[in-house]
Amino acid sequence: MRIGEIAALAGVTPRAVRHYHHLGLLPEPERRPNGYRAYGVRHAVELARIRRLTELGLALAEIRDVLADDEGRELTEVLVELDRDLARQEAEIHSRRERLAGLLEQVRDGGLPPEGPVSPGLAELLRAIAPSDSPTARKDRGHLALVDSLVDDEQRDAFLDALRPLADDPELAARTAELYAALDELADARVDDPRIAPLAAEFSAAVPDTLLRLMGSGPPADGHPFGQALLGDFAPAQAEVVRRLMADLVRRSREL
Amino acid sequence: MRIGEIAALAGVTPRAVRHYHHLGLLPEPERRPNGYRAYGVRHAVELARIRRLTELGLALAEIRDVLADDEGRELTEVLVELDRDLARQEAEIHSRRERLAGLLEQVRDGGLPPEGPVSPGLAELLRAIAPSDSPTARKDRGHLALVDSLVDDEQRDAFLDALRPLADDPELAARTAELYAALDELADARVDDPRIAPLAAEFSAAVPDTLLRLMGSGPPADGHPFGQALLGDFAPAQAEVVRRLMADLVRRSREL
DNA sequence: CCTTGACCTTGTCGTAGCGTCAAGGTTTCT
DNA sequence: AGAAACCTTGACGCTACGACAAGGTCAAGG
Repeated sequence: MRIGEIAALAGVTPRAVRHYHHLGLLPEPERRPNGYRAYGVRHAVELARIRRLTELGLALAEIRDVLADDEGRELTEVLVELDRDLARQEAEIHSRRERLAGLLEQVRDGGLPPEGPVSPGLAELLRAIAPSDSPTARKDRGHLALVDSLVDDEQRDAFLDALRPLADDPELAARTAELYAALDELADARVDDPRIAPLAAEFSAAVPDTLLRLMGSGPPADGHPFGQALLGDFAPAQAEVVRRLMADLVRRSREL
Repeated sequence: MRIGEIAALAGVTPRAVRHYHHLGLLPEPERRPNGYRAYGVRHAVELARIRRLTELGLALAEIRDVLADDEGRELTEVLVELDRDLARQEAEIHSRRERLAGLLEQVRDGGLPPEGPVSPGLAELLRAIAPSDSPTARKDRGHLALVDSLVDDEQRDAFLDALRPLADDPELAARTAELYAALDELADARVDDPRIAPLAAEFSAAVPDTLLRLMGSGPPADGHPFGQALLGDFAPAQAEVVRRLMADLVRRSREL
């Protein structure tokens, strides 16, 4: 048989057969005078066996080991390990699908937030803040999504619990929107603008103790690279508010 | 922030961040005078978003499209398609695991046949033939495994049903073993050996009509590449038996 | 006899998502 | 001043082949 024939017989492509030769999975057969590979039934039997193993999901290198190791115990061991691996993959895919289902539910509940896929609790929270079209609010929604995607489930729940009043209390949400708007207005202000100090104080007052307690290694300080970057993300006067806010949060968290 | 810092913050490696730059997923930030990339919080927010999407299982190219297409509907569509894809993968893995479970059961039932993973029915059949350590029997077990791995489930069941008597009737299995042994003895015989004709007839008689009916395009003839290869797999006198057997099977199948 | 079409040959590049060197420059700490 | 821990670009490696390219072979038909 020529390569196309044996490949069709075994249900693979000629390219795959050559690949198996290359990897040493299948011995190279004799050649005809014209250079064509001349396969016998033995090769077909071996090829079919290789295909059965690949269909189970074994990697070609593993198949090579199994075939070489003149088996018995080896194959069983590989199969057990393969099953563990497949079980893990299946579980992983399943959990991804569950998260996907949750996201698609969010879509029906009012559309995905533009921040992309986030936990259901945060989606709710973002919707509460979303009406505010302020640049600062948009920025802060990004920050919330960042935190959301960073922490583990337990921390996330605590985090969302701490912020739940924002989602549940329309009045509080409105207050927050006002704070964002006030910060917006500082976009072009100078760093000695008198509105800075009181706004920082109000922002700090809006951060509950529960949230402070969550920040394990303390709130971002402006010595930290992240704190620096955060300041760099704002206009000067706004950055001054943020700096004072951060300093106050650090102070408060030390007093806890 | 430097690349290592933002990477650690988002839970990825610096290499991955550079990779996202390369693909255009994440914009390249400004550089510090020394050439280091200088990241802001905006980048961290975007990076976290990318990571959330990759964790859902989206391909990076899809993520790029979603991010570029300034979204809304696009993302939802991609997620739906992704879910279909994941469902398919999950089903595939699941079916593989079921086959694996069947194989591991075979292992407990008496070990895997050296022919590798085969359908449960064939494993039983192979065990019935296995006691015969004859080279011909070994070869034929390979042929059986080849057929087993080739046909679809329906054909396979019919095939195994046709051969079930071999597995169930010890006397018949013993008869078959004798036939194999007789063929073994022709390994060094000449092509005019008088044992050839009767042996071919006996082999033909051992093939039930039910099996013949299964061979859609007729039993292998020696004009066919596979038939040729099959003959080449045997010693001359043995090949002569096989040739006569094939011819007789063709004749019988035409008479059906 | 020549062509056409369906085969075959070797060799190389591409895929996805980075990991892992290599070879060098920067910053920081001791 | 030297070591440790960063950073830079560039290039190869991994899986299991698919998809070329550029050519040789063979059987059938005009």
